[in-house]
Amino acid sequence: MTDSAPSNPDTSAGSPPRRVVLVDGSGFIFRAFHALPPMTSPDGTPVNAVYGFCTMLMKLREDTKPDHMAVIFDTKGKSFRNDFFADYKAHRPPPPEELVPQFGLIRDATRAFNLPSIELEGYEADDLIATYARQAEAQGSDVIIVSSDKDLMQLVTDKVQMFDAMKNRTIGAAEVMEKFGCAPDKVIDIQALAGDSVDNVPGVPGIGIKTAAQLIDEYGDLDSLLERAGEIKQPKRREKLIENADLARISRDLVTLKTDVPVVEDLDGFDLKEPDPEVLLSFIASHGFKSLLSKVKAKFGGDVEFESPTQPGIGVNEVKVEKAEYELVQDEERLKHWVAQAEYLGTVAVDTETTSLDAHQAKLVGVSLSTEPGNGCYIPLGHVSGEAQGGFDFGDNPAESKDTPKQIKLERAIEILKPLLEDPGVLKVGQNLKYDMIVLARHGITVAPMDDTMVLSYVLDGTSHGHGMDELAELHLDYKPIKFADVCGSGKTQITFDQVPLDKALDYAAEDADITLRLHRLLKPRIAQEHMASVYETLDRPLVPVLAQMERLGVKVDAEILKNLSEDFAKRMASLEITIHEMAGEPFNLGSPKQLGEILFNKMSLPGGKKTKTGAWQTGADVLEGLAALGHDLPVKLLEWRQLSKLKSTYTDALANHINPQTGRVHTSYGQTNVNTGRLSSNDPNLQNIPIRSEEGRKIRTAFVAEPGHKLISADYSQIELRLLAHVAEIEALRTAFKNGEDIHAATASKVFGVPIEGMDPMVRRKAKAINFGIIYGISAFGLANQLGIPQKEAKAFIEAYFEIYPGIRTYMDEAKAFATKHGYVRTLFGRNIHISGINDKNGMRRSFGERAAINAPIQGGAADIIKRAMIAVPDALLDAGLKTRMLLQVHDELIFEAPEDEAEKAIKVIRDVMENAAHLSVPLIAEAGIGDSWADAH
DNA sequence: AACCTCACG
DNA sequence: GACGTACGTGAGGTTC
Repeated sequence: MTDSAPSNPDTSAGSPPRRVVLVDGSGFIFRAFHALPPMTSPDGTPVNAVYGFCTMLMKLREDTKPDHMAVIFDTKGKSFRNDFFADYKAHRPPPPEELVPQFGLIRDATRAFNLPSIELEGYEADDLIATYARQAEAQGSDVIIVSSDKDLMQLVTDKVQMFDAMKNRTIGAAEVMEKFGCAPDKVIDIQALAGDSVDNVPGVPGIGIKTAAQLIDEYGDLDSLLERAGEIKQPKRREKLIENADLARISRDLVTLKTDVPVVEDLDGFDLKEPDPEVLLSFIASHGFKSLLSKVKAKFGGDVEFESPTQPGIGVNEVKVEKAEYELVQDEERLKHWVAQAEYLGTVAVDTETTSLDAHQAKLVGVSLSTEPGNGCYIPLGHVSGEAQGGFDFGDNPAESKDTPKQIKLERAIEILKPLLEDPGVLKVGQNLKYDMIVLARHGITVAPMDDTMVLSYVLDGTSHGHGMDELAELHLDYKPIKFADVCGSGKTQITFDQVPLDKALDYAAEDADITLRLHRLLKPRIAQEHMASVYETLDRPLVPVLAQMERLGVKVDAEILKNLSEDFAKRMASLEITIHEMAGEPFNLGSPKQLGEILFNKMSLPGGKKTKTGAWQTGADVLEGLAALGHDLPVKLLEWRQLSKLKSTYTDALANHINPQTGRVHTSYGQTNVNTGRLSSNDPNLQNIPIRSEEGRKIRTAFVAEPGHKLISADYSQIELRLLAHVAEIEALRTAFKNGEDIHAATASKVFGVPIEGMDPMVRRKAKAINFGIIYGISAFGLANQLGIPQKEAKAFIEAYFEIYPGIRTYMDEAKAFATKHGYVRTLFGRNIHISGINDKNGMRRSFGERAAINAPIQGGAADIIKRAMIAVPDALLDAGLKTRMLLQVHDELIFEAPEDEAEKAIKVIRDVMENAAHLSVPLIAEAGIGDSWADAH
């Protein structure tokens, strides 16, 4: 043995498994459900298939002695087969009601056994199994596919066999012959001809398995058969085959399993691990599988008692039980009972019902609590009378009507709830709890400690799916909650929650708390299991109260300044409009790209018109600038008009409408779970895109002001992304430049273009700056050329030169791409996983997108992590320093504060110190700060 | 609701 | 050889 070539499995680093067991989880659950008598868990959930699954897994581990094992599932929804054959599996009836909740439970069971639970959107379990089976086979392993599905029989070889776990029967070539009358490698052709009514595979009419086998036996394979169909003696059969040749080919495509699915999980990761007895036992106990309990104890140890169904089980996934368990709380005594219960158990789900999505103006209407899955209560506090409900009763004050439903006085309920919600010994769980925290803060309650199921879901799953409660409930609990619209209606007839009758309000509100608690039990254990504890516990969870506080404070915006700007913009727009109409020779809507395109490229026949993929003329700023450079005046004026129009509608006018009349301030809402890379987003209004780049736009910032006697402080990280790049990509030359405090763009320019920093042409520096940014975005020659307005060839040369100067960049990029390709995600310095979609797409363009995203994500995401660390630490540091300075806004690399005038300088010292020490990299972090009366001045 | 355009980091 | 790209967002206006 002289080398360890990969072709020799025995000497390569991780030797391949001898036996790989792939369990068709989706196939099993259907068969087990029909084969086993009904069973229910203590809370009434049907669990017979789950029980069958657990016993099967126990038995398989014993009997097959696998080295590697995984359970593979179908995903909901369509697969790629529907792309070319819409009717595929279209006639399947929906699964029986008792089976539905078991889909989620069986995945939980898989995890409880510490086995990989594998599924991939757009692919069926069969394709994943095919892919893994062929991979394992290629490594020389024996494969056992646990399934009796005939669709998998095409995979059988001398290394791959199937096992029917219900009948305890092995399926090899002989059994395939029995079923299809042919060898496994001909199964596809047989199925293509015979079709399959269950899966809605058409096949050739009039040909069944028998005939198909006979034909394939005679002609060898499907293609030869279809080619030589004319030779068939029986006229009917001959005709059918010629007529339906295409149908046969489509059928073949449908039944052929995909063996090159871009799987995310590696076969190596399927190596069999022992389950954690605690986890497994609590799962089994909570579902009432008594007979299994002792077997599991005997095999794996552990001592969870059966009589502990309320133990916060891991992967516990109860579904909805009786609504009767939801309680309407209308007197203090019952409320105190619920508070005592929550205090005793130490965890409580909390949800508030209000009259508005705007937490700063919403009226508190009620609070719901849940202490254990299946229970819940609703405490109405601000519901109005039945008379007012849906009526036209504008005259009376409904709150004082005689018919006001019985409810605890708001102030009294707050008094009773406050100690619970502030008790450091009781965990409060919420879905988007930031909203409730703001509402409750207005009633003097500071909720802590807390967990947020929305944030948990985001940390675990990124933006691969949404994190709204309805979506999470459907995904994890297989349950569709009552919709808000079902209770309050929608559109014009929508009512506010205070008008909802109490019985309906109870069903809806208590259910929300109940579901939140269930989701928490499901998601929280995954944080540790999936190694996200640091990201969740040190970054995203502690950020929630920080954001809530920032949103509560808001920022003062001077309506008068906005109004004056708006009027100024309006006048100039009107005059531009006249000029442009004259130039065009006819009036048109300047805001309509469609009409503008007509004027420019049809009527005036200006050159260089390009169309978008929907066939519309492109009239973006870059196009208009191009035309302007050719000496055309209309585009110049139109660009001016567009700028003013944007500023007026989006900023002066819309922003003014967001000023809260009570506070005179604007309260944005930060999205903590919207951005793939871990950044925050800002909405209603978006305060992260207030103009600054243009002189006109910058004026908007003069309207963001401090209270009298106060100053605004703006502190921003200098070049944080490039510094992070220098650190993670270990680029020595870049590190040195940062350590020496050089102007990084000038330093780059000097190295790339070989010119001295002294007296550098600003254009040269600009080019280097564009390259520096381009690198962070996953540079391409096309993109850089576009950005700089230079030939692509020149851009390419720059990039080459850059790679020469900063070796390490290329390695970083290659490694980021390779990691993303292998895992489907990349990771930041702080352990946040960022899912990269499209990285394994067969479409080259989508794949390139993924590759650029893979390069950018660790940088952008790492910077986001760092400023989050700073944001968590700064408020405490200010308090510790005895300062009244408050953090108001975050704009990705910038933090805005409002400070009493006389402490502003002191505050800057504290802020900069915290920001610069938020992470310790191999390059210094620098935060620069400014003070001013407005945001424009502070920057 | 989709599309275009444009504001920010 | 053509495709059509810089990374990440949110929002307003027009059009269908």
